[in-house]
Amino acid sequence: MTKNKGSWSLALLETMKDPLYRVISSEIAVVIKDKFPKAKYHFLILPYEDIPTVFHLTSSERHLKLMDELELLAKNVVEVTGLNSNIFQVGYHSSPSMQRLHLHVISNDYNSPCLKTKIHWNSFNTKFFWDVKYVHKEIRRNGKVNKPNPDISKQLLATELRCHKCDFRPKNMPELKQHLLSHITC
DNA sequence: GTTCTAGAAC
DNA sequence: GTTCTAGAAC
Repeated sequence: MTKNKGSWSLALLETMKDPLYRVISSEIAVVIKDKFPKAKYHFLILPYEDIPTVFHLTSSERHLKLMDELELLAKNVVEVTGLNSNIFQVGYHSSPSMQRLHLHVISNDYNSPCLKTKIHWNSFNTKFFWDVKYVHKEIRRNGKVNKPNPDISKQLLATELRCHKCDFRPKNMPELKQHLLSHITC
């Protein structure tokens, strides 16, 4: 039986070619705006090379160079915003839905109409989200990063909602979104 | 990944 | 009655 994740899982391959979403690029990777941003700033960094997921990265010379480049582009796009780098989270989803390796660069306001579900929240605010430094270090050390157990990923995405900046426990997403506004500084 | 929507939760 | 979540989508 062949896997069929559906054509939607290929959508990034089109978006990364669309000038409307492009922010900056280099010879080997491109930074785009996420089509459904989960915060005020939400970028994706994708290599042109057809690397489907983070689990396809190896400690080859080519991939080590690519990983450095992805981190450099993350730094560069943060500079483009003019904001302090410490408000950004940079990392990979441990169980990605979309094809083509993509590194998330997201601001920690999480103030966006596209942030709607518990899964959205937990995918950035639990161990489902893997910091780029951890992932690249693991690949350099181990030659690859291992896929997590699907049941554990599922549990992480079902984690009880909790504010990432204080110990507030919202009872639902609307309450969380309202609460997040209280952490925004102008 | 999103959209849609049934029915649970309130 | 309305809000909210969560599962199907061929």
